[in-house]
Amino acid sequence: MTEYDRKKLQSEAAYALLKRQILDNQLTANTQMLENEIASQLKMSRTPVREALQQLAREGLIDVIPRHGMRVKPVSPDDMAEIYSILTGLECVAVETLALNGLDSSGRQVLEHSVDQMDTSLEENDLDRWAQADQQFHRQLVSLTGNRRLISIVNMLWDQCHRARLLTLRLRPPPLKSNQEHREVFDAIVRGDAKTAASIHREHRHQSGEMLVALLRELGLQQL
Amino acid sequence: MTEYDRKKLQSEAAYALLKRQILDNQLTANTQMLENEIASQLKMSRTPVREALQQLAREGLIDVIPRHGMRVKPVSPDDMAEIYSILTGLECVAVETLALNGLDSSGRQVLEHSVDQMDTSLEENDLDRWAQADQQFHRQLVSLTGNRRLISIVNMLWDQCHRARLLTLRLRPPPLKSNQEHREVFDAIVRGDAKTAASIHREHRHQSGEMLVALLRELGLQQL
DNA sequence: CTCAATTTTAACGTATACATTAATGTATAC
DNA sequence: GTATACATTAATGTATACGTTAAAATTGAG
Repeated sequence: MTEYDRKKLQSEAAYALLKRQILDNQLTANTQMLENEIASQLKMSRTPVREALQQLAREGLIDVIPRHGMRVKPVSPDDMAEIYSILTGLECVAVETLALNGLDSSGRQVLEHSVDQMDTSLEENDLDRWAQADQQFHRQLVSLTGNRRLISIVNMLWDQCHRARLLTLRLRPPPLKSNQEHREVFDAIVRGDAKTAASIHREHRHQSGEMLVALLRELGLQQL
Repeated sequence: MTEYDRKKLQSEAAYALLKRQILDNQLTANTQMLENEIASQLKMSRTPVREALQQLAREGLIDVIPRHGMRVKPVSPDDMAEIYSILTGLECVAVETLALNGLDSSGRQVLEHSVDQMDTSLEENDLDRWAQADQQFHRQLVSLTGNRRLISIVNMLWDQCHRARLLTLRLRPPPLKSNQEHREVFDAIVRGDAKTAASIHREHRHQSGEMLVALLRELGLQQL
């Protein structure tokens, strides 16, 4: 009962549905829709639709353009560079915090499980499962800090680049080094070596960020 | 004309006014107001007021509590710890970026001007001016990166802790070391020494964050 | 036919109306 | 006096109505 009861508010239903469609790429980049279209599709009035759109706009998933409704924001290589730069900084904060404060055994377990899963997924060539484990590892790093603002910001940024990550998953070289580095970060956290943990993680994130942005640019993918 | 013309929208007027009142502490922590009260005070209908409230809630300045309207969020020492932790990470990203990409002469000028102003303000014992210059320096560090997501997140966090900063300004020890460190960071950026710049800045932020949080706790200021 | 001026259309921002429901107040039983 | 059931109030969430105005369509001049 720590949360308010999630009533089935129309505005939240609209928000959840639109967000899912955007993340799943059913509403692709640059798709435009008018408030009225959305409202009649969802069988509700414009009022809750507008609330949902404003929320999505604040989260950077759409633009609201007067007279043209909403437009799904494309993600450019520059955007990816912005996002990765911030995520690098924030995840390093998380890594440092965890190393300094220490991990309880349950935290250690969930993290280690993710790292293990990344290894086995890679051995089995299951890229989807690897991506899931990778995302889980990164999200857990942040969640375990308990810093709610940090969690919320990081989630927002992950959502913003979700489509791009999905696309590049099979275009990038196999993430062999990634796994190795994740385990090193994990080990450093466990033994409380904040400096090393952060520095490995920073380098890891920096590298993979650069690689992804370069990849997108090479492929000429200006809009995802 | 690079921006959309800011029309005089009621919702934006409500947003701007409420935000200013919250930051200026005219609407103090835990103040509650109903949508109707706000609407009639601002001589508009509930619709634009609701939009403004949602925006403010999203920025972490208020909570929207069903049946009780909005409530101005207090800032606790724990909140300050969260915020400083994130700001440290993000400003270090900015510092690193600037050092790596290099500063143009105009960027160098504005930063140096802020640092100079902090020195003279401190010599003249003008704490308000010092605070302004300090804030300017930190904001410029971030602005100069051109990373719009970074800028927006940092601005949000600064707003969240604005009242607490104002309060502690005269309670904290004189920021002598602060000035020294800011100049060192500036110098390191100018000579392109990203590692040093970031490391000094990280340490600087970490220290002053710890100091502020401890100060608030000592004074028993759970709610600002 | 091309382009500018004018009319028409329709999307938006806001106001208002209304149904829902949580919170409050009242009455009654014990 | 206390507690439970019921009635009342009122704040919200949503629908709808409406004026404004940007964009589209039409007209007319060259």
